[in-house]
Amino acid sequence: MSADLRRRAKDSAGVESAGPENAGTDEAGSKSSLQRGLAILRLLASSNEAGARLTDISRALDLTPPTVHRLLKILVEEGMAEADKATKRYRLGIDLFGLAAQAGNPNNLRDICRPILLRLSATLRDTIFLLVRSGFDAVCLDRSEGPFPIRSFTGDIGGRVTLGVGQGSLAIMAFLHAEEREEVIRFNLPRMQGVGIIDEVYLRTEIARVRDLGYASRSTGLLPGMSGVAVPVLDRDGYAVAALSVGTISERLNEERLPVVVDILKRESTAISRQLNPFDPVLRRPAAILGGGPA
Amino acid sequence: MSADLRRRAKDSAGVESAGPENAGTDEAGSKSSLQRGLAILRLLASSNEAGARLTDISRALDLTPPTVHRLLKILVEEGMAEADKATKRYRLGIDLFGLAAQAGNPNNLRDICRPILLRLSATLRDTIFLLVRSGFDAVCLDRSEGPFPIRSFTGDIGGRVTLGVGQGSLAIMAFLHAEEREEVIRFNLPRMQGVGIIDEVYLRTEIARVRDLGYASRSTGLLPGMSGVAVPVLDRDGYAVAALSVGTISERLNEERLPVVVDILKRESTAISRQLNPFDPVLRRPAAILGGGPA
DNA sequence: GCAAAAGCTTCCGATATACGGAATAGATGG
DNA sequence: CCATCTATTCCGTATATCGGAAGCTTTTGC
Repeated sequence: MSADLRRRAKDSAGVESAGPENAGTDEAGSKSSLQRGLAILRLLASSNEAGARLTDISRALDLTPPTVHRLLKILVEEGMAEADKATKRYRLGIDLFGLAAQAGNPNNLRDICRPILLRLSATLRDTIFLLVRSGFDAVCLDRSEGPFPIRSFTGDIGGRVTLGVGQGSLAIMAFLHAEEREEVIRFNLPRMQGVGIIDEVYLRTEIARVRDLGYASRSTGLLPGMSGVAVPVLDRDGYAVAALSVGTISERLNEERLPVVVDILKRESTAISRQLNPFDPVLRRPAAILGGGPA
Repeated sequence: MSADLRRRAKDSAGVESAGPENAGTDEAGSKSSLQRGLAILRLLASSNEAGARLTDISRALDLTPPTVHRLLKILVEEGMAEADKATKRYRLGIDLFGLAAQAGNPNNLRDICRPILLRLSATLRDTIFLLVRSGFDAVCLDRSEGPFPIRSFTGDIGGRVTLGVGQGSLAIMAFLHAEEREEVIRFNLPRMQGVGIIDEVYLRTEIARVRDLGYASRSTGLLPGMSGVAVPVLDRDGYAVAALSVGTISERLNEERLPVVVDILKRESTAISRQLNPFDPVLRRPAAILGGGPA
């Protein structure tokens, strides 16, 4: 901890006045040029498809045009941004795409799961999500649309959900290390206001239930009529590295069908775990098997 | 080690600065911290799944450990990198993933094409690639594996191929603006040494042929026994914005099956074009239709 | 068609910011 | 336990960054 924050002796009555509180997305304290450059990338990501102009960026991030110009030039040279000379607009560069193909992808989880997502969405006819934990959120690493014309709140690839909200999140949370789980609960409870789970007791009950059953399934409570089922993907120690989640309308997860779906999900989850850890070099056994006996 | 500090004494010649000679191309001398930060990200992307340690990065990029440490700290704070505290290794951060979901994705091409790739790979049982142009390369924007256990040289998502090498590339190249195509040919011919097309005449013949037929199909020449078929995805003016490509073994693209595959690809390509430009506000007609008459 | 405005780019001096050597703390391994 | 390698902190130096001002280009307005 320690106050490594350097004192800003500069505040001598300057008063920042006219403080147009930076409402919205940008964080004020960007100092280094690296941070500024990344801020530009984020801005480009959140700007619409046409891209952003230099002065747009300049205004949004509170940087002078020359600075933005120089940073953009670097970003373009490095392939992280693209300049459309015709419209004078900047977009994210395709090299980022190459980078991200590797990002957040331990064990090539995404590649491994891709065919499985395909298979699942075809079999179950619903949309399948692959979620991984990222800090106090779950991130959608991949998605495979099923024939059913529905959309889950879990949203787009790259999207984030507060850990604990939604079935996929719960499945991950239920299979974290105990201490980590406590940390997440502590941090996330305030963030869950009005999105389903409100009180701690209920959350803990849910988690225990999910742990017990090996899957999470409830009406999401977010979209009336929508439900989800999710199972964790476990590492060899039995802790969650990801979750497979199905989002669909509640009718399609009735008493009759639910166990079937859960069964299929568990089987696929186990298959993924096996691929993640083909063989445990120490224990000389394959990865933990979800609901598959003592092991 | 550390024969790298030789540049220190340069100042003896007086200031003389103000001469940023390196205009145009960038080479060894990464100067700005933004560039260094991005270099770290690229290094992390290319390092193996376990991640890279601080000193690895330091050595690889010829930066001092304190510098790398500081940059990594920023990258981690910004979510672009992740530190595995246990192993002291750094990996790409998952936020990059969120960024890239938007990157190089005009009109959400990727999202639009996703279900189509799925359908195609299921129907044709081969692997389908979605390629877009990026400078003088084609980049694999998405991929959908078919049941057949084959891999095309086009490789992974985010991977690059020289424009003109491979069927997908050719399909794009054949439907570029004429001047752009000339530029690409001029630039790429030297890069094609030993990867299939060697001489210009042959390349131009191929391009003309592809333009004429509306699809590209040849044995790749890169992997014996492998072939590919590709069709361009056209914008409303009839120029290529992408290509749909099938990679498979040559036996599966015989005289009998090829026309069927081409037909299916063209149909899907047209469907994509329609979605890209639902309706031309000026011409009052849908996007150009591949091989679909005078439009 | 011209004038005005807005946007983009270049230049350059001031200085804030990033760098790297040295020292410390921590990890690894014999 | 000491030796070695790695990660982290500190701090003086000077380098690379910033932003004002001005030139230049494109767009807007009339």
